[in-house]
Amino acid sequence: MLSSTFCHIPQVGERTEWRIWEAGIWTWEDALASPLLDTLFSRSLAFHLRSFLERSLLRLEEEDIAFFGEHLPGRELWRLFPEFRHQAVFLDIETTGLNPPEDYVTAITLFDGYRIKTFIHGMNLRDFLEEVMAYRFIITFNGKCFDLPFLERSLRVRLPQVHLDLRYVMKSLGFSGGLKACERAIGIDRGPLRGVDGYTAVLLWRKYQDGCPEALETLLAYNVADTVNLERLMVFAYNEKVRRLPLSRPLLPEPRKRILIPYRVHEEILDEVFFERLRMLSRKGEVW
DNA sequence: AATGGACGTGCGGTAGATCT
DNA sequence: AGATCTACCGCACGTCCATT
Repeated sequence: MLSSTFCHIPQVGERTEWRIWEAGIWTWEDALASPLLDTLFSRSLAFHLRSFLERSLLRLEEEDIAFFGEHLPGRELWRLFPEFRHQAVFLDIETTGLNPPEDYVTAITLFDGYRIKTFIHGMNLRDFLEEVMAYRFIITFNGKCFDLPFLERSLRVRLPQVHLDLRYVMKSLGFSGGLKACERAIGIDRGPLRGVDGYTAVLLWRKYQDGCPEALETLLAYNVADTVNLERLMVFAYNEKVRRLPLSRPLLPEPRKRILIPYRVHEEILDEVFFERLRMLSRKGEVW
């Protein structure tokens, strides 16, 4: 898909890109070879397009994702996924609440399609920065508004990777209502983690701090599930985006591999947390 | 409840096309 | 060549929304 992309060229927006495609120019190679380009555009613009495409070919060969990250409009970053999948990592964090700096990161999961790595406050959280720097492409859900600003603020760094936020891709496809709603819409079942949300993760952390190690394991299982599911969401979003373009490009196969989650969900702990939450809610009700 | 980025809308500027 | 018209990129502003 990337080598059918033209909207990363300055002076080319959505309409111009569609005009190029509709003229039968589907790839960079087409554009470089086709005399059609000269009938569509002025001599100087055609020259500009060709020289930028020569550059693009070179940068793709060098696997320079930063180049495309800079030039692609944010809403089209999804096009990078197949070509840069090997440099991509899915990321999700859990915290003690929504407001840094009072709140802090409790757990982070990285998943690169093969390996899962978790980082836990008070244990190995410090290793996170070095690990994440091994990747040049970060994929999240709502990470633009939450995960990355939160991390950058608490670690006092700026993460230089190209960052794709699936929230807006899904929204553009007509799916909204959060990660769980998107998962349900595309048929992902969370099993024993059904009904668990970010606030549950906050309560699980508190319970862990009160001396319950099973609460931490359940929290990690939740964090990992969120992260691993991002890959299926990404593949779905990519394919759906490609389907809606006026040119036929190969789709990605659904990830079929079974991901072994190294943590167990302790359902009795979840029940306790749900029950406590219910009690808190009803107590609030009495006040009113 | 706070955060902060994306998106839609509308506007201005510019390049190219068309006409005389 | 000059005047006018058209297309559309890119920016600013206000609104929306998902995260723990």
